[in-house]
Amino acid sequence: MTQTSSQDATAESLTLAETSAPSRRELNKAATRSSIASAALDLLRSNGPGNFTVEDIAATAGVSRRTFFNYFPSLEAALASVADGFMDHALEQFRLRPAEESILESAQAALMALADPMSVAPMAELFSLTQDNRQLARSELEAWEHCTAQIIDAARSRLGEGISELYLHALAGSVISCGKAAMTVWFIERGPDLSAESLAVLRQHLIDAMGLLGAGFAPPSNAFSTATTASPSVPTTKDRF
Amino acid sequence: MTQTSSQDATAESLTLAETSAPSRRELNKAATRSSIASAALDLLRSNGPGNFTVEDIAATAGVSRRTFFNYFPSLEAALASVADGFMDHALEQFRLRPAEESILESAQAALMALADPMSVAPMAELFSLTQDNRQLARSELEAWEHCTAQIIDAARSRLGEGISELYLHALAGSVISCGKAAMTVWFIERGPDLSAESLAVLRQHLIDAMGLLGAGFAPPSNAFSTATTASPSVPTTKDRF
DNA sequence: TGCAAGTTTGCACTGTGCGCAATTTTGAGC
DNA sequence: GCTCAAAATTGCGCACAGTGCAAACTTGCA
Repeated sequence: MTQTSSQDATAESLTLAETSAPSRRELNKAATRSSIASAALDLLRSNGPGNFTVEDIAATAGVSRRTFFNYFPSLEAALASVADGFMDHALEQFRLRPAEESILESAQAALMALADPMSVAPMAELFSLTQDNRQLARSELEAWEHCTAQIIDAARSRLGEGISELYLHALAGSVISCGKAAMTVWFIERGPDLSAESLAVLRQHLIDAMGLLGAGFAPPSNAFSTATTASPSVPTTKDRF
Repeated sequence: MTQTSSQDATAESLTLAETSAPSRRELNKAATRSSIASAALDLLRSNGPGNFTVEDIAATAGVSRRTFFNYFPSLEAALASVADGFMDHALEQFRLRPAEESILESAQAALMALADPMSVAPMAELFSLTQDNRQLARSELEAWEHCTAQIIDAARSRLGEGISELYLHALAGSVISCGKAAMTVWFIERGPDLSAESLAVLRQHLIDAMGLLGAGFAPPSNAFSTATTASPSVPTTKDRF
């Protein structure tokens, strides 16, 4: 969330410095960072949540405890970097969508672009492993929140500065909530099943959730349909923007 | 959020809440609990976030450090109990709404019922004091999340068991997001201003946010009456200014 | 090659969270 | 009133989180 070093294309540095400045030092740092993160994920897998310490992670990654804290402010942050990767990927997809498309459609497309095993697997794994742990679940919430903030920025620049902040916040928050809902329900239904069939379900949930949002959650009666066919795209009430 | 057995610290609502077991012991526990929570809030006020310890809270509340941990699992949890009180209050209002009303209307009404100084003041204060603190912000997120779960339950029992889980999760999440957005924007605009005029702004934001949600976030600059006949909910008064 | 800047590490210290057992308080029955 | 068991509080110890600091080490550039 905070310490995702890679995508901080904020104020001062140019975008091209980002793309073509893989100095030796930077590469080493990135490697260390990712080795710490994957060590944390390994331990989460093998030991389960709450059953390993920062010292364990550091040892597994081959660095000192102190170095761990140079990279991540907490154990949870190291794991959250996995979720951050997923979210950043989604944001990237979102920003690539054509500007004339509606926010909801862009969000739908961006989320669906991630419904492949390569992208969703680590996220789903985190999801399953953090279900019953307070600290870890909090980090996950923070990652979603961070993503919401990014969407607000992206939507603001797309819709123009004159747009109401309330509109931006409410829209971005709702989009993220629906994405989260789709993943949550998918996980409840399928568990950590990453088969193509299961991912199709996730994909459909994402479509449906955005559809519900675009329709203002209007007819609860419609929501009974598990009809996976009846959601071609974000509904019609808003395709004028 | 977890341990909200007797959610209200302030004096008045004990009468109707504690009908079942007002034993002496329970009352004492509740008193201790609330004295710890308010000690925490006092210290947050006077010292600022991150500048006091559990030991300080315990001392202020007149109990031992260990006793603090008997009541709250962490410093943040003690502060979060304030937010929990607010949320629980909102949930209570929500459940009191007539069953035939739409979820959005009920949510709007419930949130608006809390837009009075008595209810919103502690929440707003927390909001302002936790803005720049990781741990505390996380607790706040968790409180919202907990409230979402409650809404899901309430909505499920209102709409019937047959309703799709995706619908429930997406709806509840979006409602909470919009409430959160309204408060966030309000706070950005007005800071911790609790005047009647300021609260009217908050109230209007809550109305507007639910209106946007009910209208599927139709293009903002559009007057847009009657998106669909199926969405009679929440009068779309977003053209008020 | 040498040096300045950047990175890793050990050390020390404060604080968290919780298990455990001793101690005190409480409330109900006698 | 008194007694006693249940419940609450407390002190203590322990493992672990996080952070400042300075010493050691590595990297890149002149």
